[in-house]
Amino acid sequence: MSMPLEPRRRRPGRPSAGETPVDRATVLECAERLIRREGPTVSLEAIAAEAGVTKPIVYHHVGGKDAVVEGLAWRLNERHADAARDAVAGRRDPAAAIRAFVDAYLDGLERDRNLYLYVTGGGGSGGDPESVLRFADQSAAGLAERLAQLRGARTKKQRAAALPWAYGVIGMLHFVALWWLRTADRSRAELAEQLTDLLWTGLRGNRSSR
Amino acid sequence: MSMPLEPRRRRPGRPSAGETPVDRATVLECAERLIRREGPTVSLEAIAAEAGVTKPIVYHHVGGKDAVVEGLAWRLNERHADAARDAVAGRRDPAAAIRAFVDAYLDGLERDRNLYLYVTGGGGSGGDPESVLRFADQSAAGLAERLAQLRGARTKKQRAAALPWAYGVIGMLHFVALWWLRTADRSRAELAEQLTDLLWTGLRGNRSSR
DNA sequence: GATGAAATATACCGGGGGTAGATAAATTCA
DNA sequence: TGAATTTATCTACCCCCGGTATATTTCATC
Repeated sequence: MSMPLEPRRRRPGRPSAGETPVDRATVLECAERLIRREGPTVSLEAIAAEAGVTKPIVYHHVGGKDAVVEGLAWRLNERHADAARDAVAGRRDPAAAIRAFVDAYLDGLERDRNLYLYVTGGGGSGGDPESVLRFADQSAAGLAERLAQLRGARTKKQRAAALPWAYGVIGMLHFVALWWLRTADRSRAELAEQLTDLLWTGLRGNRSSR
Repeated sequence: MSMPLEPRRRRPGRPSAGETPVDRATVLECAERLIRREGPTVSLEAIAAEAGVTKPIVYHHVGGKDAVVEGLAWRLNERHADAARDAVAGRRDPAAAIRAFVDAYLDGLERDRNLYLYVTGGGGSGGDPESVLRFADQSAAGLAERLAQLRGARTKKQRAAALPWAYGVIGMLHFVALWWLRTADRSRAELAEQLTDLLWTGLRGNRSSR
């Protein structure tokens, strides 16, 4: 959680000795700050302005809107993955671990709401359904790994299921998240409990057989 | 599955006695046909042209891009819901019912691929994350009902979980669908099997307790 | 100082959704 | 019969956004 960098300079020309020119990190930092403040529908031009710079610079350093979305998604995923890891760490009971994971997810969602919407929405426009999927890609492989070991997958057949499961879990959390952000009809703890129940016991619930 | 109506007329002026003017259903029919043929990124203008008409007409009869998406989503959902109901009908074993449901979903996805992408992607642009959620809204309530009875939810607390579960299931299927459309690395039957496993037994799998 | 390199700005293009205002045909009525 | 009205549509435009070609400014070097 670094202090957002102030825009450095708006003046063309080669930078003098002490100056640091605008770079990719600066642009993304400013983009994030603006999205937090203004919401998920900000334009590339607005992001550029926030960085004290114009559009082609954003294009030059980061590489177009998709790249901005992907860059921010990456940072966001890193943070959330860290938080999730910390939350889950050391829990022996798998159900408790899942619950902690879900809770960490919802916590991150509340903290980074606008950013999350920007990143999953492909930046408010231009969205193939591909953009949200690219967001999922960044965490799917890692999650699949965890799921496989949680489930104790040994056979090749079992392990092959892990990847679609990971996308499934991500999609489930994502949709519930969007719905919850809109309705806000229950507490985070309640929702986490309900999701954990579904994730852990499935639709079968606590029935014994089959 | 009606025969797509041919474009009626491109001429302004009040229609003569026998003529039927362009209406909402015609526009949506042509939109669907075009999307099937050209893919999910078609523009409103292209849709209008397919209907032998211009943009303001689409706006007049249907009401803007969001309304087109919503209208098509509605039709698609109806068809898929019917198919799912038929597939599930009469199955006693809940796991088999879920499997049939998942399989019907994947079948519909393959049949209506472009349309599905258009509708869930908010039409290739302009998308809040809200648009995909509005698509989910159309089936969430009904699905929640089924899930509640499948799980045998009695208490108020249990029933309160049904709605987020429904969104969760929809989101799970949706994400897996997008991923599967892209990778296409396994058969539909395999994927249905894997998804059914996750949905029915959850991450717990077949462990006995907790 | 001239030259070149680095960093950025200006100004434009194309496309998409949305909309105001003009237009054309058929019915209705003096 | 011919004007007014109603109905259905088209033409032309606006604005915003992402993307890009080109000009410009500043510093370092020779």
